[in-house]
Amino acid sequence: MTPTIKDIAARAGISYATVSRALNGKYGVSPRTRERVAAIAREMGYRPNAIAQGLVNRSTKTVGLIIPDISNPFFPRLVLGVEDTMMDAGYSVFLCNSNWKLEREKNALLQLSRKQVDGILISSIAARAEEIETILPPRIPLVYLSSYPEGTARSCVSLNNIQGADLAVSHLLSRGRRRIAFIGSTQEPHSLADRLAGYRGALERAGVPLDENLIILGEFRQESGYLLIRRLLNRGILLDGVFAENDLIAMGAVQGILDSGRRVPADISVIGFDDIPIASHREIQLSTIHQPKYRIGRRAAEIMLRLLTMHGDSHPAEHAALEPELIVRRST
Amino acid sequence: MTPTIKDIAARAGISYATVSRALNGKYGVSPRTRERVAAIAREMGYRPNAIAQGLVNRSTKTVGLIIPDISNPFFPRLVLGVEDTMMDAGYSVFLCNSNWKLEREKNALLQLSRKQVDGILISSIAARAEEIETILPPRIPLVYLSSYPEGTARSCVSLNNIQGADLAVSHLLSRGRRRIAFIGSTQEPHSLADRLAGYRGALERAGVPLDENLIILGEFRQESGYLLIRRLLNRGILLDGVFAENDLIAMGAVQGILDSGRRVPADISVIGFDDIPIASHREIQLSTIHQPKYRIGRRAAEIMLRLLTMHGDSHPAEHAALEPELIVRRST
DNA sequence: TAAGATTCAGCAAACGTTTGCAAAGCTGCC
DNA sequence: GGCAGCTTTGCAAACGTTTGCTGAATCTTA
Repeated sequence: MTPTIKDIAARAGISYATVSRALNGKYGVSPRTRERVAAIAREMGYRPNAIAQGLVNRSTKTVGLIIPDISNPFFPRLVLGVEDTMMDAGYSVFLCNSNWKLEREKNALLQLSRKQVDGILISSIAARAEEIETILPPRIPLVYLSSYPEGTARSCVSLNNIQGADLAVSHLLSRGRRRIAFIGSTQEPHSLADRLAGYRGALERAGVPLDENLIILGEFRQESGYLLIRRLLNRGILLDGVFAENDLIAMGAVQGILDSGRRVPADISVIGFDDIPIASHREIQLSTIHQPKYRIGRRAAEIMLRLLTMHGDSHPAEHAALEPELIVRRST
Repeated sequence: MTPTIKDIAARAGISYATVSRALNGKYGVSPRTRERVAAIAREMGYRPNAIAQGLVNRSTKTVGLIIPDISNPFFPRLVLGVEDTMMDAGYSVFLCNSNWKLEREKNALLQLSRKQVDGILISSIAARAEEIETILPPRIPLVYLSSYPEGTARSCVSLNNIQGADLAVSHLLSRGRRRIAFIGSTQEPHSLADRLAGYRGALERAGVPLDENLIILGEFRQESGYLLIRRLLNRGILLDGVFAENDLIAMGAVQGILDSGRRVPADISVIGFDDIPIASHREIQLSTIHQPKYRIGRRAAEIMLRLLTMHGDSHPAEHAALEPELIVRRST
């Protein structure tokens, strides 16, 4: 068995209460015993049992992080931003993938709350806040990052999606494009709504009529973008620009356009969203809206840490909306 | 406060021992009370406290997973394979990034053992087994995946790296290449050694003399591949093939070659290793050695589960070496 | 040297569970 | 009616910590 505090106490011939105090630098232990305890602990290879500590301290020094899919290139940097920040503050991170399923998201929430995590960061696909917030006791800090449901009073860190979409569409318009398709996904209802709003807004402002036929929805995958654009083109629908809800879809769309014998950007300009690593690759060069993924993660973690330290006191929700940035590359 | 087992007991007017037994489906509770308890628990929104359970059961139903860097495209699928499998078996996963630093890897090991995880899966960058296995109490199940240190007696799941490298180099040889550079990284000593061994072996078997000038080492990043190949070419060293230790390096090398005015594959063929998602992209089309990343993760998790269930009994180490697969694309 | 102040250490309860053991209640049989 | 045998329940210890309270020992000061 791994040595416990009691083993140390026995060896030192003192009570285990004193050992605990000595190890934790608490007041009321003579330097002599303190030193002796430290030496014995080191010698025995003592490791505090975080589970026992968690039970009595009612804090596990752990937070949960729920994202849809770690193999989607958008998320790894986000996760890293969270992990680095939390780790520096002495916290560990439980990672959970919901696989874009609300059911799994809820389940992860449940598991995490049973595991007594001190807080939860979530990139939620839920449409309404109640869907997920009713699962959690209200005292547990919750921070949304990158994607959040409608009607929440909790803290959020996200990109200004409306503005980002506006930026993207305005860019296409400035390139003389007038028939701009929107290819999105139903997987994240809230970010879809915002990006669609930005799309509509930019068109309206420019006085370009909206054609509902140009709005099509699928999934956040490259294949989805490919299929949807081909279907659109096959139906003989005219277009000269594409705004995709994310880069994966955009890349698929580019392939679909090329395969249909048209040129990018000469015939059809394409712009994505997220600026995932591949987008900047020499052979891809996709225009897009940059999301500072690592910074979003870091920022969310910082808010979480603040919530965690002022435990109990009122939780003034913080809503950080980071600025999107237009990245112009070859595809427009 | 969230309700505990005692609250339920008080409400039901019975002892909390009975509540525990009722909730866990243990023998010795009448159907009537069992039902009553379940109803009250549901009504009060009771959630078992996993920390308290962990303390008494001496099992947290949690495993740790340590990888170098989740933002490296090789790892996400691996992580997913582990997580899906463990989750199906009722376990949670602690993810830790070591950032390619042995120090952080050791620290993660320490944290995880303090957190009383039931087992640890690790893609280790350590060169020698002692470096990491001395940190852990021997009873805790440990499974290496994808990369493991020299001299371990624990279970491993990995690709047969020697064979994979041999496959890659033999492929280049079959394309008539004779001056084949090896571009690797010192970040994972063991996989480097194996892939280098495969490289040497294939050359030797073909009777092609080995030129040590053609072996260069950097990091697992695209920029590294770019810089190294350019330096090589600038030094006027002749080559007609490149075997890169991974796809990122290979992609950088391709860029470097193109930028130096040479053609790929006409002048220089390039092959990578891993088959990360981008490699198959239409505009990239990198030849490579495929690693079944999800399957490696799944397999490692399965071994872990076996180790976990036969707790205490002897741990016969299982060494699974998956078969590499040559993927020929445009770059060769 | 006596009294008070201060330092150091120990006892025991608590955190929320599980579980071995014992007691109580019930059934049925002679 | 008594008793064996079974079912159902409760008591209390245990898991490894932290910490409030109390008491003993030492130190200070007049």
